[in-house]
Amino acid sequence: MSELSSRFSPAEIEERQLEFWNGKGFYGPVEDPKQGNLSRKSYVIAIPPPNVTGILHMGHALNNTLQDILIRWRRMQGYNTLWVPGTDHASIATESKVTTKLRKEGIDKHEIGRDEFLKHAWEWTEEYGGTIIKQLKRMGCSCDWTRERFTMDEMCSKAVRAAFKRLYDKGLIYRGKYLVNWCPSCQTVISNDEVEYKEQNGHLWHIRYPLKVEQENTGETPVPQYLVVATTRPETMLGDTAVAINPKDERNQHLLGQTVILPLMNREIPVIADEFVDPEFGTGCVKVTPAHDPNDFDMGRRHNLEMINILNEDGTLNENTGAYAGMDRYDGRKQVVADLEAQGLLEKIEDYKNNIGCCYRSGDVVEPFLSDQWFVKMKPLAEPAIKAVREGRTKIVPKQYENTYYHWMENVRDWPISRQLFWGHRIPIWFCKDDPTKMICWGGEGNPPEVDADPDAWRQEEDILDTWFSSALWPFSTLGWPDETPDLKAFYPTSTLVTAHEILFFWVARMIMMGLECMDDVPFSDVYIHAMIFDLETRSKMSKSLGNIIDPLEMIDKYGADAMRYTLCAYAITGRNIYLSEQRFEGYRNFMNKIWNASRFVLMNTESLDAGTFARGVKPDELKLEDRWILHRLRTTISEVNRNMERFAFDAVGHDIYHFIWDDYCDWYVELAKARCTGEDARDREVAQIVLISALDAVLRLMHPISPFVTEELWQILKERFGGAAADGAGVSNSSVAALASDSIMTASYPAAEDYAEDAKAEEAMTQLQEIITAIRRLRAGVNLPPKERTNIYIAADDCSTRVFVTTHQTYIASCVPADEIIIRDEIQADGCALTEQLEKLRVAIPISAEVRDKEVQRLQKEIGKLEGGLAGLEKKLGNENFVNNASPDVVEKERKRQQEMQNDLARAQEKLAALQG
RNA sequence: GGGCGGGUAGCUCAGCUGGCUAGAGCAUCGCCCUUACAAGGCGGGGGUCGCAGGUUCGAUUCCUGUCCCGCCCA
Repeated sequence: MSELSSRFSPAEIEERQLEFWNGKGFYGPVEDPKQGNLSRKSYVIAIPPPNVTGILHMGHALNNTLQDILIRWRRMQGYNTLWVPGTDHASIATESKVTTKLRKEGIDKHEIGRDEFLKHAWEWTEEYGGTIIKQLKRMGCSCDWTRERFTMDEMCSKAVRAAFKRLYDKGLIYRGKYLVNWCPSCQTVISNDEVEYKEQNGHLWHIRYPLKVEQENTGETPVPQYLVVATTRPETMLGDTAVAINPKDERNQHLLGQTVILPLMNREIPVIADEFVDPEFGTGCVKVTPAHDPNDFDMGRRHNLEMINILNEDGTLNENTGAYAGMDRYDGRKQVVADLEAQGLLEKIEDYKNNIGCCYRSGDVVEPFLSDQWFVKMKPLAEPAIKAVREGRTKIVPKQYENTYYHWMENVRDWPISRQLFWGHRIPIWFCKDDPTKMICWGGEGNPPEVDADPDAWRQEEDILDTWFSSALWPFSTLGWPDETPDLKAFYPTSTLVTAHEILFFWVARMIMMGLECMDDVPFSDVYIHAMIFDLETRSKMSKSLGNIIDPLEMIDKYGADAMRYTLCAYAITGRNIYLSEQRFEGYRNFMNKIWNASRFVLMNTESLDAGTFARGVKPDELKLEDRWILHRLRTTISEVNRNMERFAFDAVGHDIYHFIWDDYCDWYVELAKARCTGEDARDREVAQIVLISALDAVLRLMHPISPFVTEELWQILKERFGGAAADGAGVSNSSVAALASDSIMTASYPAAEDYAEDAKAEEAMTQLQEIITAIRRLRAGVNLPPKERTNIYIAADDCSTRVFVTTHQTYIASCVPADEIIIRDEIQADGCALTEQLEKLRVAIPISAEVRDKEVQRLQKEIGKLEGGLAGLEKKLGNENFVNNASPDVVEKERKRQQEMQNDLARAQEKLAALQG
C-alpha cells in the first residue's frame, strides 16, 4: 500500500486531484443535450458572475463553496448537473480602474474617446480577467469550464440587444428626465464614483417666502406673513416649484394648502406635505428644487411638480432665471442674496459645514443636472414576478426574505438603465440627426440597415446600459438565448441560485422579471440567500482600508482548500453575518487531519483483507453490537445530511458529518475495533475490517461535496485496495462495492440511508454502555488515576435484566477502561474504600487503595482548607458596608459571583470527602 | 420615518411543528506523549434562553408590551 504520512498535507494532493478531475471531464453534464435525449433529471446552477477584474475574497469563497457543495451532491445523486461559470463586465468598477490607470499614464479618457478607451479596457480585462476564474478552480469548484461566459462576450451581448429590443417594442423602455452629475468645467456627465466629496465651509441662508393669502389674525399670536426656508445654494431658489413640510409637523399645519409667492421670480408655488421633510430641522419648511437636487427630484416626482432647469451646460444661469440669465452660478448666487437682502427677505446667514461633490478631474463643483435617460417600466414586469414567488414557483430561502422581496417589488420604481460610461453594452438606439423624434431600435448585430444606408444621417445613443441589465439575463443568456439552443431547452429554468441578500433587488428580482418576460418562466426554482462575511475582531465588513481581510487563498495555502471549504460550510448560517477568524480554519484543518488519520488506521489494519472477501460482505447475523450500532448511526447521519442539504442547512450538514466521524466512528467504533483487528477470531476480524471500510467509504462519499480533495485522495486508495470485485448481495459492503466501481468519488453514488439497516436496539444498548464507561472514567479521573492503572470495577443493579445486560457486554467495558475484574452485584456497600456514581439503572464504583484514598483525602482537605480561607476573606469583604457601597457595582458583582463559585466548589469537595471517609 | 431580522455558555452560533437534565465548536480547567492522529486522548466546570406580562398541564419556542443591537429602503 502507499504509505500515508501521519499528518495531512493538503498541498501535496490538491493539484493532483484537480488535474485528475479536469482530465476526466467530470465537470460538465454527463448527458450533453447536443447529443440527443436526456434520461436524467437536470440540476443547474448559474454562478453569480464575479467582477471580471476582481480577485477572490471570502464572500466569493463562501458563495462558491456552497454552490459546489450543491452541484457535487446532486451530481453524485445521479442528476445531469450543470454549473455555468462566468464573469461580469462590471461597468463602473472596471471603468474606474481603467480610468485610474490611464490617468496615472497621463491619459484622459474623455480626450481619447470611446473606441480608444475600449481598447485599453479590453487589454485590462484580458490581463486581469482570468484571475478570479483561476482562483475558483483552485478551490475545486466543479463548474463546466467549457461553458464559461462573460457578460460582454458575443453570446451575452446578443441577448442584451435582443432583450432591449423586445422591451422597447413592447413599450416597456422609455426615455425620461433624470438627475445626473454634471461637471460644468468638463461639460460632461460623470458617474457617481467620479465624484469626490470635500468638506467646505459654507453658509446656510435663511430666506423668507411671502405667503399669498394673508393669514387671518385672531388677535392672539400674530402670524407672520411669510415662511422661512434655509438653503446652502440660494441661487437654486430660482428653480423652486414648491415648499414642503412634514405632514405630521404640528407647528406648520396652518401652512398646508397655502400658496407662496416665490421671491425674485414672483412665481406662485404650493406648500406640499411630504414625509421626507425633517420637522425638527430649521423651521420645518423646505424649498423644493426638483431639477437641481436628488431629494427634491424624488419629491417632485411624488407630487408631480414642475421641474425647472435653471442652468446651462457651462454652469451659467439660463433663460428660466429671468434677470439672472447669463450670469455664472456663483455670481448669480451673490446677486440673489443681495436682492433678497434689499427686499428684506433675508432673515439670517449662518456658517455651515457641508460636503460638496467635486469632479475628480477638474475639481469643479458638480451640479445635479436634469437630463434625458432611459428607463425600464417596472410595474408590468413586477406583477408577474410577485405572483411567481407567491405561487411558490420560485422559493426564497430563508423565507423571511420573501417579505422583503414583496415589499420592494410592490413599491418598485422605474429602473434607470442609462450609464454615462464607455465600458458596457451601448444602448442600441439610433437618432435621426435631422429629426430628434425619429429613432431606431436595433436588436441585431452591427448597425440597422437604415444607418448603413446613410451613416451621416444617424447617430447612436452615447450611453451604455446598467451592468445589471445584462446580469438580469444571465440564467438564459448563458445558455444561448435568444437562440433556441439544446442547452437552453435542457437547462432552463435553472434549479438553485446561491447569493447574498445585498443583491436581492439589484439582481435576483430583476432576473425573475426578465426570465418571466423573455422565457415565460422563472429563472430558478430556489434562491438560497447566505449570510455575509464579517471580521470577528472588528465586527465589520472585511475591507482593505480596515486591514481586516482574511484572504481565502492564504487560508488555502495554510490549511488547505478542504479545510477552508469545510469551515465556510459549517459557518454558513442563514440570514445573518458570519464572523470569521483565522482560528476557525485551524479547527477544521484539524478535522481533516482526523479523518486522514482514521483512514490511515483503517488502511493499516485491513492489510490482510482482500477485495473478494470485502465484496462478499457480512451477513446481518455475523454483526456484533458495535457493528450494528455504527451502521445504524451511519444510516441516521446520511438521512440527516440529505434532509439538511435539501433545506440548505449547510451548517447542520457540516455538524452532522463532523459528529459522526469524530464522536461515533473515531472515538467509539475504531476504539472497539482495535482489539478485533488483532484478535484471534479470523472471521470476527474480517467482519470488523469490512465494517470499518464500508463506513469509511460511505462517510468519504458523504463528505465529498464539502471537502473534495482529501476525500478523493483517501477514497482512491480504498478503490485500489478493495474495488474491483463484484458484490454478491450478502450485506453491508454492497453499496461500497458498487460505489468503488466508479472512476472517481465525485461520480460515485451519494450514500442513501436505505443502504444501512436501522437498529434502534443497538443504539439503545450502545448508549447505555457509553454511559457506564464514561461514568467509570469520570470516577478514575476524579482521583487522578493514571490511564494505564487497572482497578476492579463494581457494577450494581437491583434489576435482573440490567445485570444480565452488563454481564453480556462486560468485554466492552473492559476494552474501554483498564479493569482487573468486573464484579456485577445487586448492591454495593459504601465502606469508604470505593468511589461510586449512581446512573439511571445502575451504580458503578471503583475501589481505591488506602494509599490513594489517603492521598485523595489529604488533597481534598487541603482544597477545602483553601476554599474556606478564601471564602472567609470574601465574606468579610462583602460584609463590609464601605466596600459594598463604595466599590463599583461590577466589582462587587464579580466578588459575589466568586463567592458563589467557591461555595459550590466547597460543597462538592466536602461531599467527596464525606464519601471517602465512609 | 417605513420595512425586516436578531438578543441562548467567556466568544461565535444551533435549537425546525411548544415537551429530554437547553446543545455544538472555539476558549477554559485537571490528568495523560496509550503503537491512526498532541493538528491527539480521557474527564470536568460554565446558562435566570434581553426584560415584564399573557396563553397553556407545560414556553428558549406562541401572543402582547418594553429595552437594546443590526441590516435594507427612504
